[in-house]
Amino acid sequence: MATIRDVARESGVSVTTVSTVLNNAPRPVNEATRAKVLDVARRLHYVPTASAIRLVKGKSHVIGMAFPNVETSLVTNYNAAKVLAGALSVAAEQGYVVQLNPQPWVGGADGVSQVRATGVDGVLLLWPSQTSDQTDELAQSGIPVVVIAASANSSSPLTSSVDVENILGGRMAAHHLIDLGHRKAVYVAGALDQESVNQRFEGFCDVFAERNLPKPEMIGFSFDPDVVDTAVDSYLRSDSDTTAYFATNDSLALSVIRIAAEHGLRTPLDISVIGFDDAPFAQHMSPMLTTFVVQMETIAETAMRQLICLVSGEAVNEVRIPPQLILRESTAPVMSAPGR
Amino acid sequence: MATIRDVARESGVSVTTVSTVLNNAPRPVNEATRAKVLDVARRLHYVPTASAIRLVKGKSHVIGMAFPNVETSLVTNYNAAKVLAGALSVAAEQGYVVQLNPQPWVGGADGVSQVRATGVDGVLLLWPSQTSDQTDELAQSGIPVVVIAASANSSSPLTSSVDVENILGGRMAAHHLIDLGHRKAVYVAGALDQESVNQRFEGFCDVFAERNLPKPEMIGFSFDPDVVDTAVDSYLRSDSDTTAYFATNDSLALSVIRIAAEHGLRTPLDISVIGFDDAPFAQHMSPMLTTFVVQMETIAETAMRQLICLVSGEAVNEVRIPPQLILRESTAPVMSAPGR
DNA sequence: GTTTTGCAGTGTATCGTTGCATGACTCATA
DNA sequence: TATGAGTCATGCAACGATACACTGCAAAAC
Repeated sequence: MATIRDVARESGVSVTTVSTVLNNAPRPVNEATRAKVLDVARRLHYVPTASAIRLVKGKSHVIGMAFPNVETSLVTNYNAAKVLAGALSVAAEQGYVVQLNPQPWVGGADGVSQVRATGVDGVLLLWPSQTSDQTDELAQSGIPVVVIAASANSSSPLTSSVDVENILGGRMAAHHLIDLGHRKAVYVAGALDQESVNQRFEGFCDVFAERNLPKPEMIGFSFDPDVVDTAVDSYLRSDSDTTAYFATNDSLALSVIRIAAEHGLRTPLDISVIGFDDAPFAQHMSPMLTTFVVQMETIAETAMRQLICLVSGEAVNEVRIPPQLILRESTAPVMSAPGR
Repeated sequence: MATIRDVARESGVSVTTVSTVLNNAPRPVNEATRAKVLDVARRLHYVPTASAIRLVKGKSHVIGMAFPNVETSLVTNYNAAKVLAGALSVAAEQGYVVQLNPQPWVGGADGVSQVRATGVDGVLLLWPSQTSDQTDELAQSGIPVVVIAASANSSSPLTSSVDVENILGGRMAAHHLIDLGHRKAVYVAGALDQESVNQRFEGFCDVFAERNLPKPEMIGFSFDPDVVDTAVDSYLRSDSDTTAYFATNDSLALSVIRIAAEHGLRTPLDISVIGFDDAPFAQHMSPMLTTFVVQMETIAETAMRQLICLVSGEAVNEVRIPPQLILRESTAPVMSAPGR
């Protein structure tokens, strides 16, 4: 492989001049010299060494994306591919390349060193379940981090986050159900270490409080279908007048509809159910699920744009994207006399 | 950021000694010196600069994956995520990192320079539709390439490929249909620039020839559903005794079943249809589709393993992975008297 | 006549690793 | 008691591309 020194020697000039010519740097170069250098570079098939440029520039133009369980999440989580697609399109447009960090760099300062060792300019952190202080540590070592679908929990100017406006989502669900005449509602939660789960409940409860209605109960506390099935089942055994259910995601909503059916409760005749995420199956099931659409591509695009700003030294503000309520068949006006 | 020189100065030794200690290099170092260096490195939070290491080692431990239309293929092509997952798991295990090249580096020598400029150690090329000579050019400039789901078409020892054993797939489809009593078959082809399309037809025809049966006709020639629908429709208008259809992929098979139904032909009572790929919808449609399962994760894992061998200077041999025929409902014994 | 400006180009520092060189020792042999 | 061989511990310099600081030199401005 030819180096810039080979080109310089062959052209009879210094490496600086060769660099100036090949990068069209704003410095005067004699036209004859310029032509000679370009000719030699072409003849020698000179291509600059990527790592040498990155070394002197101090920038790699590589963004690391840290998935939780990369290998599995890409095939099982329908949002992962969307996030990747959104991030990639912006990265390509801005001249950045995306690198997938195979291991979720768990565990404190060691993980930070690992990320630093990969030489990325910035990190896109996807829905970290554990609200750790890794974000802060990375930012302190000069690597910007933008968190997707969670908050950054950091005061560093090198961090940001883009998330769904979860509290608003909870409020919208509550308004929709109350407007349909429902008065007693239950929130089917996933694992509580994901803050979105708590935020949606917060917004949901706020509206019930504002309307002077009883505070909704929270059940589930897991993303494991079996655990949720059991929780819903045991709740239905002791309760008889709840007519509205709001679930953290569509899978949990599906559990509610199925278990309720086993108890003789028809959706949406006897109960109304709202999900979240608009999973692929949501519009193919029966009844079709009323749920929230989350523009994951948009979120990812915004996050990547923010990250590139941070890498370039610009400041950014956190962004919250409102979800859209999709009215389908699983919610309906409450019946005056419950059919049981 | 602390550099190795800062550590050396603070420890009162040379950079060589620091490097020796931090890398546990096989050179004698005084125990007191070693302890001192380690202590200083920790105190200064020293992390080596990735690009500097890559520069001197001449290796980046980064593998580039070149998707055709990355942004869209990840969400639309159910195989893309599987390939990514398989490749990632092997890369992680072998200490490599995967980088997504956003642009399909189209167009000759310029594209080769672009890839070289990203500093990857090797390239995983995914089902390139255009059989170009980029593979060869990359290999000539010292960058190994492994092609997934196509052949490398290169004599360079730095290239390889991992693909489905397409000819065998075609043969298996033919054997299955002939064993069910079918005698006249049609091959519904996708775009012919993908060699898999031709290879499956080749194997399919071979068996018909071996059994002294008429050579199957080929129709379609496109992956565009509209074009294929039209082609199938016009074929059915002129033909009355074909009972077996073998399609390049499941979407095309779906077209056949749907258009045939419009002509009053029931699957599998009147005709039998075989697809390829085992798309997600294949087992949810009615009739459930008889098709071929392709172990994409396995193919990707094998390809990544080969690529890492090539990067390490070892030679490899091309691999062909046999597809598995999944018998479902869309194929059945031919009826003695066609029902029309 | 002196200072400023513009042009064309060179020298050096930068990162971490590694082959080669160097210096201080010890021990055995002449 | 010199000399040589061997061992241990450590240092020097080059690798590639760029940015910055610098050097001459000529022409223009004062």
